[in-house]
Amino acid sequence: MEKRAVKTKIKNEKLIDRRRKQIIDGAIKVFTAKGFHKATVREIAKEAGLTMGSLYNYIATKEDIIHIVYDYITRVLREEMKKAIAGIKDPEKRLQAALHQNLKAVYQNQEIIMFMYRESASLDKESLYTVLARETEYIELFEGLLRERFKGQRVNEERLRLAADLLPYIPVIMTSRRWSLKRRFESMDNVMKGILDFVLQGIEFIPEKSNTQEK
Amino acid sequence: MEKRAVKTKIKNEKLIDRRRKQIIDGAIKVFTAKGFHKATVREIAKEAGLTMGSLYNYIATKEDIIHIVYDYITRVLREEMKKAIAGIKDPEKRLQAALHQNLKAVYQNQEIIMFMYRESASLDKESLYTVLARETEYIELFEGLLRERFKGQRVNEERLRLAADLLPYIPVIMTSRRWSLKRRFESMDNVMKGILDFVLQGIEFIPEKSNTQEK
Amino acid sequence: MEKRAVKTKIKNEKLIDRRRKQIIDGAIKVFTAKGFHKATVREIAKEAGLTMGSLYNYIATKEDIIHIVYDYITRVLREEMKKAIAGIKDPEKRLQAALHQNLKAVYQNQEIIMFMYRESASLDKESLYTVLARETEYIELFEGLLRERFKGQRVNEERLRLAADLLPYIPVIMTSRRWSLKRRFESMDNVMKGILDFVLQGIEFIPEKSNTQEK
Amino acid sequence: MEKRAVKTKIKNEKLIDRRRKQIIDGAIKVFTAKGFHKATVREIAKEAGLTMGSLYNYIATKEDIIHIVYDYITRVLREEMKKAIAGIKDPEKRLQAALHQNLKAVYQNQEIIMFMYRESASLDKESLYTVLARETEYIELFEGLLRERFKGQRVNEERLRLAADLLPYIPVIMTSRRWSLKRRFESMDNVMKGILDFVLQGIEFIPEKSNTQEK
DNA sequence: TATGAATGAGTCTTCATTCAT
DNA sequence: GATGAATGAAGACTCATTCAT
Repeated sequence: MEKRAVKTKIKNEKLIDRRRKQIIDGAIKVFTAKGFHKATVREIAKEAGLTMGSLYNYIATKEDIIHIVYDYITRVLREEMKKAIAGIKDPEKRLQAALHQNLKAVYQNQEIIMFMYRESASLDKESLYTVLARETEYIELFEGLLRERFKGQRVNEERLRLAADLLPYIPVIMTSRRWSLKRRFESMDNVMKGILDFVLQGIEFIPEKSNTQEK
Repeated sequence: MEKRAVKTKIKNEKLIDRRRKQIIDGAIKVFTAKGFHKATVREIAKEAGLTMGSLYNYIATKEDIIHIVYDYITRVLREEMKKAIAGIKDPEKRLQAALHQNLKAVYQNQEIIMFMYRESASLDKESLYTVLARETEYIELFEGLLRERFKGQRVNEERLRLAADLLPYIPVIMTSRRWSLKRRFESMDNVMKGILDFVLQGIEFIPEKSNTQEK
Repeated sequence: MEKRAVKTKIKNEKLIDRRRKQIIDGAIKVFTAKGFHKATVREIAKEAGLTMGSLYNYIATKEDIIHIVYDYITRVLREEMKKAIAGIKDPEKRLQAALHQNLKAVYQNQEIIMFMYRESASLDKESLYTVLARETEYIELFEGLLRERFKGQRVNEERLRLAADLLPYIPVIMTSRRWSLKRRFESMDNVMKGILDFVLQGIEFIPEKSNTQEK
Repeated sequence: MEKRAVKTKIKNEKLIDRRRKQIIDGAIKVFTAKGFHKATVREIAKEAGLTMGSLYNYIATKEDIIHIVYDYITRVLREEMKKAIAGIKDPEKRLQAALHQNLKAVYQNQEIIMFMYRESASLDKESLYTVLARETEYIELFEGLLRERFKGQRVNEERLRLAADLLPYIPVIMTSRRWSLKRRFESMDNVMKGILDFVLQGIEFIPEKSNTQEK
């Protein structure tokens, strides 16, 4: 919860926001290309359109940069998700919209999301804490959506929760397998549709079967 | 295809094998704890019970070490998978055995597997090529198992292939969500059983539905 | 001799004086706490209640700050000394008053005086010259006091001068040994009295002994 | 007491000793010329006849260098003092020998001793602790010598201890006033003799005067 | 073959000083 | 006169790799 503060030597808030955006953009470019460790602060500064010294007026350590990036991306993803399901009432459609938004977000931000998975080990404890909290929030959103979706049916509670944990991450697999998938599918849209279908089929293991057995 | 050769200054093959095993064990220890970049060659040498100079008689660069580790792990996983499904004839049981073996392998080697996912970017091109080839082989194994499982039914070819791509990776999610899952489930065995059920339910989207709709 | 001038961009003399006092106060705070090199101009500015830019309207370099501080402290010490012996006629009492004032000044300004001893190497040549000149003046004051004190007796000239050189500095030892002394003495006042006695005894080596031996 | 250990990456003890001596010599040269903060590690390495990297095989931080230097000098001074008074039985001669050795040591190591006084603030806590302990030991040596010297007489205990604290430091004043003293004295030997006389006169304040008053 | 000391290029970080507003 | 953001040169420290013994 405790939002890890990045110390800055600058007072002008507007300027901080502007520079921070530059830093985020530059950092994403360099980080996705080379990863956190191989990226040099110099390169990030350059890509951000700042000098070394200037960059360090807005951060204290290299770790701050990765923190800022994580903070930004997770916030954006969360906001887009909120927008995507806003106003949808039907539980089934609501879940589908969320799954679709998740797929889309993962697909459109492949590189940065892969980067985030890879480099979470490079986060300091506090940052990791913040990120994990946001992840949990995300999972809980899906848990809620699933619960509404199966409202009225008897559900296996453990399975519902497991599904909530799995759902948001399955699209990430698409990212690491994209080269293979691209060759086999007509379009990435089809891949996404396929994943959606797979997932929707999968969650059917949640309701307790009354007298008929699955399998 | 060309298996990236690690150049060594040593002739005695037996010695090479022994030393390489030492290197692998030491490297896994250090790599899983700190990641590739933060691990120093010095530390790996020490953990391997070798001196700096001696280690460099068996490798040429730090990258060689990660290559050797990847090579070793992927080979071991493949062999264990082969053993796990050997002799099973019934296609359904064969698929389940493979899924179960995959879950078990991921669970038992969590740290090293997480490391492999994270650090694949640290592999040089040739190594990456080798690893990807082995991954493809793994996927194709699952593709074959699925094909046998649905033999006789009309299958949606694209979906079958997609499922083959997804199945081996879904257990990895368990690894990154283990802290959350541990709290919610009685035991990790239950988690694994849950994932298996989810997956088995999911692949039911593969057969083309003739006239009846699911839901 | 040439009093090293600190260049300023400001015309208003009254303002210069006010700002300079702020700078001195801020600098002493920071310098005594961290020494010259570890003190940053930023920090001094802040402690002085000025902005970076404003501070640099009154100094040209960081060295200027230390110069201003030295100049201020030595001037204050000199003035207090003058006041302390003003009006005292009896040579013996006059010397004692000076020694006492010196002890008191050293004790009350321990930190800044220690700082001045430590960091004299950080002064630029001109500043050092000024400081040394003022020190010489101080020494000569003691030389004069001693000469009056022993007026009428045959004195060993070299010893008299040596004593003049030693006397003002002996109290400084108290400063570097204060932790030890505190433990052993009832009060710092007693320490000071002890030092005074020691010194008064010591200077008895100045008069040439005619035929009688001491001890 | 706890002797602060300087971590080294080197195993060969003889080599460590040799290199450490090089480092000490190089560091003293650079430190005395520029002080701790203005001295660069690169320069010290060069003066020590080592490369940057090599130097850092024998130390972990720049602070280690100053620690090593302090450790070395204080040890040498202590050993020379021991030698200087070894075998002397007569308490008065013993004290004089100690005072003389102290004067000589301070004079011959002026620069490094001035450096040590100035830069003790640059020592980390542990090092400072070690140094202070050694200083205390030195003081206690003088306390012992004084006690023997006045054996049989009724002494003012506080004064004796104060004298022990002052004696070893008075010669240091000579160092900071050497330019002035040089001009006034025939030779530095004379200065030293003068200081000795002053001190010997001064300590006569230690014995309690029975019925005769001093002064 | 084994050893481990030496090397130096490369990195993060700091901070005195400047200057446009 | 005041402000504070920008600058970049400089410094401490790391570590993969080499090589003489």
